[in-house]
Amino acid sequence: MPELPEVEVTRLSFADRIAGARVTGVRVGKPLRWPLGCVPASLVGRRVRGVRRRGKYLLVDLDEGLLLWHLGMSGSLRFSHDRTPPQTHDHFDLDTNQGLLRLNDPRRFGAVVYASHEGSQEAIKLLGHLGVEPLNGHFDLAGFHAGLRKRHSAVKQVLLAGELVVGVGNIYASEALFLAGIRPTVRADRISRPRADKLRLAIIDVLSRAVSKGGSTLRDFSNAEGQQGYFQLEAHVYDRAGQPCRACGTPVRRIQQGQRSTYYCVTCQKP
DNA sequence: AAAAGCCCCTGGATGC
DNA sequence: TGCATCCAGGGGCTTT
Repeated sequence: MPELPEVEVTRLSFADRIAGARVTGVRVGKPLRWPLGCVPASLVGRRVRGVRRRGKYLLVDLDEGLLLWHLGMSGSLRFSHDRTPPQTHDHFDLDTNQGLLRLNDPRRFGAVVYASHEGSQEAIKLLGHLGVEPLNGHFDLAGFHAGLRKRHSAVKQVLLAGELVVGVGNIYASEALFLAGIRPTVRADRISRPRADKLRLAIIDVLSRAVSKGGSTLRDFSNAEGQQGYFQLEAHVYDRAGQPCRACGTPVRRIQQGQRSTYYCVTCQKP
């Protein structure tokens, strides 16, 4: 589910409300992708300084250490004063004097991991290989094009890998490549500098607009206040196989790339 | 060393 | 109604 826009929308929906809170309890449910990495009770009494985002991770800074949250494919957070008993897929609670932060994740590909500091081994393992942030002004053409030229695989796969630029998942990779007019199967190292810049700008554009629309709710995404997103209504190609391209009318094509679906328009997107 | 494949897990939609 | 199959927003690890 959650790509950069959904993670950022989630962050924005509770960061201010949890800042300054004191941890009063931690509940660990069924196992997630990785173990928490600390004794849950050892977090009690710590103060939440704030919430940042790195790629698709949320970083909950504590006065000592931090928690790395990942929503996997099906995760969502809720932050509220409602302390009803955990439901079937509620697998992690961080209770505070300002509200309860609860992770719901049916598929359990998500995780909450404790790191003693950002440079710690646990943090480096998860964050160390991540590429540049696309929305903070540091996503420049020179670095992006140089990175593309080093990769021999399909450009869509390179975007998904997140080592050049973070946050672009399966929806927004297809959408950005459509906006840039680039066929997803094109080898990354064959992309000219002008086309790389088109793609860079398309990524920034599509991710920014998705954040402003509250993300995409395909099945069950909602932010920490329970609100859905609406960007899926503006998708040009994603999940639109067989339907007419919004630009030219050609039926949208669906292919498989690395066991994931890719959608594109054969007319609008050039090899 | 890079690239491709394989899993982790649950549930909803579809087909017989 | 029941059961099998396919598909889903991610990404680390193993195999080529």
